[in-house]
Amino acid sequence: MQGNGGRGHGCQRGKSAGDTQRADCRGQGWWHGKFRGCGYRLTTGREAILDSLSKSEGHLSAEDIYMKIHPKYPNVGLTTIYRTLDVLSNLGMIYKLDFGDGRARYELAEGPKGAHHHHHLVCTDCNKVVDYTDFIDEEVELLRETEKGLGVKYNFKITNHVIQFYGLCEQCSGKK
Amino acid sequence: MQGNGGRGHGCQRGKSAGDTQRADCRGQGWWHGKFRGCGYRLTTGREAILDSLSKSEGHLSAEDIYMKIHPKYPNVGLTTIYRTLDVLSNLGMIYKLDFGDGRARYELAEGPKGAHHHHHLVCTDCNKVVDYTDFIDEEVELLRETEKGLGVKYNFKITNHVIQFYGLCEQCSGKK
DNA sequence: TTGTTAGTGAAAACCATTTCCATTATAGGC
DNA sequence: GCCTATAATGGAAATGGTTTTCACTAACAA
Repeated sequence: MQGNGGRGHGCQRGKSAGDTQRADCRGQGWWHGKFRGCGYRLTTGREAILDSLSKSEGHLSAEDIYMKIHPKYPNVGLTTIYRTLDVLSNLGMIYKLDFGDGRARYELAEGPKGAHHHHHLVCTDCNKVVDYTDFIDEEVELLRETEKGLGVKYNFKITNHVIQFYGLCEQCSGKK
Repeated sequence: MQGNGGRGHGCQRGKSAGDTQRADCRGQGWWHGKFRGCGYRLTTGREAILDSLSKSEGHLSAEDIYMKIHPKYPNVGLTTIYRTLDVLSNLGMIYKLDFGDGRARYELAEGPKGAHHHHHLVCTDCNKVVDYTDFIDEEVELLRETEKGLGVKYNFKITNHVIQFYGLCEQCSGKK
């Protein structure tokens, strides 16, 4: 499977005996609470991955993450990265992005400092990605209305949307 | 590569001696002219593929097309289908779509009767796709403005966009 | 500290798509 | 209507991102 965006959120995870729902995070990382609250264990690998995502400009592929992590955590394998990214995506903590280059990319849904809503502008030649926030308010407004309208008309429970522009960046356009 | 949408259009094809640019189509099919005008040969396979696309509800994957075509044209291989879809997409005759299920899908850009602009609403559970035209005018208007604004600000030559909604359809939402 | 079981890594499997290459068939020129 | 250059083809093999398998390891509630 290679979906766009996170599909559904929340704790669909079986919780063990004591209900640890309340986020009584003990402060090791801002995500600790959310994680534990859903019955997931907090492991070295998971922390490393979350950490690398929060410390970079976003749009990392699984392999990018592997590369960033490997020197310090040589025994976190690619498999674990894929699995963790899937979990994080289901929890709504990261977004899974598809820029059409045949590999999924991921970005934090909201950093410690809170969300920073943006969409993407992708160069189809060199795959450069620009995060833009221009027109975002209008976009979000229209999306919200459309979402509502479509939801009612087609009986869909809409959870997600993608809006993306493709084209040639200055360099690639010049190359011709 | 697994891109979204057609990337760039037009005849980037070397033309043979006589410039057959003018679409002096002799009527075998509405696409004949466009095809030949760009220096491409019109083959059985290509016609079969175009035909199957124009005769179905859209959103066909390469394999779907293979299945539809195979009984009548058993010697058109999957490879040819992929290659043809790529050509058609470059010519702007079809759109390459990605609904996040790990395989590309294709639809005619405009039928013989002309374009029928729509966007897509995708069920993330059963992969059903609804073509909607509601709010299309507002969407297109906003997209045009954004496209212009972004193009200028970031020096991008924008050629394409994707706007898509994801969610659960009535049935899948009921399943819980 | 211990037991339960979620999580892990390496290797193999998967699978849509692409590449290779020898063969075939389209269409412009005659 | 035939000839010829070469675009197009198809089967098999390769590719490459992602997933599955399975035996082993470690997180954490008690």
